[in-house]
Amino acid sequence: MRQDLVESAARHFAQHGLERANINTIAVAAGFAKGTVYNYFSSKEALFGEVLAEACRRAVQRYSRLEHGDSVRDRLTALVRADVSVLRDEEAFMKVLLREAMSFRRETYPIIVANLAPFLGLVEDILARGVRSKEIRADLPLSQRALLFVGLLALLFVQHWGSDGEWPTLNALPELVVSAFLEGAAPRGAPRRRRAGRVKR
Amino acid sequence: MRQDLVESAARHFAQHGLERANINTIAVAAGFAKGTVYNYFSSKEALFGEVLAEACRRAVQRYSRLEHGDSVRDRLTALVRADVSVLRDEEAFMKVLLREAMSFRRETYPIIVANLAPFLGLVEDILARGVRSKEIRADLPLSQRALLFVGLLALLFVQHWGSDGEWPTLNALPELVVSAFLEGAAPRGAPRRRRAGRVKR
Amino acid sequence: MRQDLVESAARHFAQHGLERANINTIAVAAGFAKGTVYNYFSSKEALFGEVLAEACRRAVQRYSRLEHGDSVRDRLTALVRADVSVLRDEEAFMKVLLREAMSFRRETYPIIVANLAPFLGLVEDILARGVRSKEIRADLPLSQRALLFVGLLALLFVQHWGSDGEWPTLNALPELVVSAFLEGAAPRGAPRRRRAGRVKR
Amino acid sequence: MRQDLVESAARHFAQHGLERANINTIAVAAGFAKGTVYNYFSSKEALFGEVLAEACRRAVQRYSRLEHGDSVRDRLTALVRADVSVLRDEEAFMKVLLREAMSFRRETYPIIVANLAPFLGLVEDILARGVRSKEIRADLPLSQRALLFVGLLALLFVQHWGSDGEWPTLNALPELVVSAFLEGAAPRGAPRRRRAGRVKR
DNA sequence: CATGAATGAGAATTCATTCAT
DNA sequence: AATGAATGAATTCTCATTCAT
Repeated sequence: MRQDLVESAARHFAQHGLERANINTIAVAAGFAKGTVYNYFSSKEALFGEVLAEACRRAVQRYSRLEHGDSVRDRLTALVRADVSVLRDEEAFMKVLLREAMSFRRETYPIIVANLAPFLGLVEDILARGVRSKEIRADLPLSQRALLFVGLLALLFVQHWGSDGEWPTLNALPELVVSAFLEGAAPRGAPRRRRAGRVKR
Repeated sequence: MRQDLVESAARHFAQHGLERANINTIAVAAGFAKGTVYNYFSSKEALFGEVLAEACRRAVQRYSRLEHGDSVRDRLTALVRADVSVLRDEEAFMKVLLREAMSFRRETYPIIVANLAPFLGLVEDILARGVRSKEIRADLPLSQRALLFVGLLALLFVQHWGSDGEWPTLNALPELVVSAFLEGAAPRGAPRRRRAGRVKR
Repeated sequence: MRQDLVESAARHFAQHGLERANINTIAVAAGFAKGTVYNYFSSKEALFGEVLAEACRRAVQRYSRLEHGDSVRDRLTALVRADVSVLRDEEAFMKVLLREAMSFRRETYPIIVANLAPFLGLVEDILARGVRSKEIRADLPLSQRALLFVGLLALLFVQHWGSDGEWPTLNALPELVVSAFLEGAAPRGAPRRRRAGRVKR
Repeated sequence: MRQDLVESAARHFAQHGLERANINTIAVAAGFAKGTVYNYFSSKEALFGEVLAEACRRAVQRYSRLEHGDSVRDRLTALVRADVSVLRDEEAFMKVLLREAMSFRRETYPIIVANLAPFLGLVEDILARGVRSKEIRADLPLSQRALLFVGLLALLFVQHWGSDGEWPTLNALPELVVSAFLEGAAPRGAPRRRRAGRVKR
């Protein structure tokens, strides 16, 4: 029951967002009447929070089953693959989560940060190992590098939806994210120019 | 008058988003009564569209004044610096623009794409030059590379706001974006692992 | 509930017409809050349509119980008496119906025509019988004669209201309508002038 | 100027009615700006009243030019023909007038009655002459007979508009009205049944 | 537990009217 | 006289939330 409502809400929120969402529709789609929602959740916002929390839970849970490869590249790729698989199974939840994460609302941002902390921690661990094995540069705090990685991942998910799956495809996504994150756009071995530094207004 | 309304609307939309925004508040903040808004804009959505269009206009316009450096790195950095300067001056407009761009709503996505096309084109041009000068790898279509760059930029702006300006700071942003985009996280000269390739389905 | 709202709406529409009517007033008069109206009717216009339909229903239904006399005059008189009795019981509904019928608005005219078709059919039947028994002249299509009769009836109802019941009184109405319709103003046996006929164009 | 506004208002009111009418549209159609209307009329209702008064004036004025025939039938027919010709020339004004007359609103009914009194008086005069010449029965006060005539006329105008000019046509209208008014539906010389008088319920 | 009728705060929108220019 | 920008009262409609059954 409760679970059905959360699932239904996720689908609906993914499609319409928090403001436009309609409690009655969510309830009916779950096979209940409007009033029933309020037996389980104190308000629309509370229900949304629940969906968000569940989304985080499902996202994080998948990573515990991760088989570890050797290199940082392998680990990160595995991580994204896991993420993509969550995405396939829980598209509604993930859409809600990403949209909300990207909007940085005061009401929900802390929830998201708190819930995604384990995931970010996982990325940080991998990167830390990478620093030790010289696979990752140490010129940026790991927490920031991790944010960059997760942000890039989120960005490409959003772009995937925004382009109706045209680019990037889910299959190409893991390689793409990891490559963009690790190697960037410059060719290997290209000379690194130091900036001149004259910052003009 | 009209301009005052658009400015006020930008500030308000930046804070509350389209749905939560209140026409009366916008009008009063601009020193008018709510009815006046409808002398200039046919609806709340139309006003939002106007704000969006204006945001795009202001963003793009700043790049035309850009003095070009030599290398791709210099050019991209200059671009981001220009962007940051727009951001400082037009924070409200840019927030509206970025939030909306990141939410990929059917109603406004085409507007944004159309209006940002010149900017994306600019990035593509710079990257194309980079490919010729071997500063940029050619393993991805330029339009996609350009999207990656712009997305990364947007991502860091959003993160800047989301962290209340803590990280990244606007000053650090240009170097950060360009570095992350060009070089990624791996050290120069690191060996590139080929993927195993059996990604199925 | 629904019925109470329709009754209240009828009274209100009868007094103020569709445009001037106020949903809140209707709801409160029925003992509800304005929101409740929208649980039953999708809009003010829909509610008006419902009142109209109900008015037609009540008007037509009364005629089915009619005992038939012999002559056309008796039948028509019985018909009008039935009509008058509906009018007494359902004054509000009938006012709405008649006012709307007389204003011929594109939005509601078809509804009215459709709903009153049975009544007009009834009149046509009586007239057809009258033509066979030589009580009715055949110089006009029956559908048009029927319209004349119904129109005359409506006209006198409206005049009744317009004069605050002064003339015609409801008691006098049946005789008056039937007499005006059947015999007109000229004395029996008056010579009928043929028209000159050169009405051109 | 003032006259242009009244004409424009007539056209607009005829199409949309008092409530739905829009002052701005009326003004612009007359070649003025919104505000100008208020230099001439104190309110929308006042403008409507002016249109109504003008309609009455135009309707009545035409009858003064009437050439008189001999019989009541001829006179009435001439009257209706005059009316039809007003109608052709001043359709907008007449529509406003009739619609309003048929709705019996407290605000405007007295105006209409007062303004149409001369016309009704004219009809009464003709009928009085008819009573003397035995062309008209005397079983009804002349004022009421006159109302019946005018009502019938109005009714058929409305039906003309309501049926999009299909029936009755304006050409057929004079004969039709006069015939229906004078002779009714029964054949000449038909026996007149006395009513039994048992008015039931 | 589930229901769904009732609620009423809240928001967008309209437009007659005013009035400074 | 003419204008049209500004106004704000008024109205419709939405929908989260309550609560008696």
